Amino acid sequence: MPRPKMIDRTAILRTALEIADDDGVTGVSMHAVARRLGVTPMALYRHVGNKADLLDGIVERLLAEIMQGVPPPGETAGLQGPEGWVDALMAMARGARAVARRHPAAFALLLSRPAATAGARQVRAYVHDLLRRAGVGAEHVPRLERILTTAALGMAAGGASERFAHHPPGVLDDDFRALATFVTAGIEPFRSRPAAEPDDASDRGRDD
Amino acid sequence: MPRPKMIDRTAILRTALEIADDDGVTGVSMHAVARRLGVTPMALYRHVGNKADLLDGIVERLLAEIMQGVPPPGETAGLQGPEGWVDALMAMARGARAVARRHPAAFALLLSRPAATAGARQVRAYVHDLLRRAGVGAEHVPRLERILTTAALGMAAGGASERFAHHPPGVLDDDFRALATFVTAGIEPFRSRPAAEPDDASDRGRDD
DNA sequence: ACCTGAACACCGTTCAAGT
DNA sequence: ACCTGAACACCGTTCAAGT
Repeated sequence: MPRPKMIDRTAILRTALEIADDDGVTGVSMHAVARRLGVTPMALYRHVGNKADLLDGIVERLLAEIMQGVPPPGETAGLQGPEGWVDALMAMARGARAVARRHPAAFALLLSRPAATAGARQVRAYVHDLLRRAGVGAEHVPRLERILTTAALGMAAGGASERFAHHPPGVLDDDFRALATFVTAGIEPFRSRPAAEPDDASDRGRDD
Repeated sequence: MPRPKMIDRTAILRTALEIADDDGVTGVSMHAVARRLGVTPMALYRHVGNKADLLDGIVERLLAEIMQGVPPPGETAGLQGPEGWVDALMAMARGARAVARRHPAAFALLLSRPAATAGARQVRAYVHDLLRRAGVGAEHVPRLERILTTAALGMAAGGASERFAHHPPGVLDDDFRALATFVTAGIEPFRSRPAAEPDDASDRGRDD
């Protein structure tokens, strides 16, 4: 009869993230994860493929945490006003900052890894959609997406490491106001038309 | 009598960068670098401290390559017009892209590492200076610096990995035009005064 | 001053074997 | 199906020793 399952992918990724939080990304190893789970290193390979896959799994978890408070693609909430796309973008930036605070070490993975995972593609498609709704010409959408997301991630990473300790939570909202101002003004030259109406914006297809 | 010196810091860092180019950042190890230099791993420790120092050394080399074609702080060349700061910023972005092309694997280190090295502080001070000259209020300078440099690095990293292979070199200038447009427009709300005159802008002190 | 050699506790991944 | 055990080629870093 088949053995009872001792571990699964979710437990492995959760443990890997814990180790990153405790000991830094360099502490994340197959041996170390297995040790915490009370299991042999080789037991992991049935669930994660290899170490690269393990790190990609951590990235997926972080992306999911970031997108938690962001309005889903179809929702009108936060997207209805002509400038609703800025709100959605700022929700992502806030999510990124919150995750950077919770997992300052692991957060670096978001900037270092190519992010060709399913979750990363999903986030990219989401931002593409936002920019299209904002009236950005299709030929500029991928470029602006890269500029915006990298800038937001970079600011979240920076804000979490420095200065953060000696500031009350509310004060750091300045960063977001600045980012919102910058993005709103910076994107203006690329808007070939005013923001799309909520009604005709919901029937756009997938991209990538 | 003292032994003849077989290796020095420069040779070690050059070799480490070569390995990163050939085998990726994960291939960079004390053992591997020593092997290429025909020397014992422990011979490196007289010159680099430890592995973190080795990676920081690679970052320093990349930063130096990026800043190569950028007008030095005191120079009026590229800074004289009222919008000269954009030219300087774009020169940095171009330098970043060139380095990302030459060292696509090692380039990731620039985004992943905290960059508290001397060279990184120097680059930061340089951009701070540019923004001040552009008339940005002092309270917004560090924030905007983080947004700008992270965005430029992110775009350089992205542009080097994807799409690059199947585009003639000239076409990618679109990316820079877009970044220049975005930055110029985005920064506008933060400019409390028109750009400083070249003459009274040269006598500002260090920061940090 | 600069490098070697042996050593230690780790690491990613394999293979064959157990239940 | 799921995990173990032994094994391999690696890794970062130490210490004492050679020239």
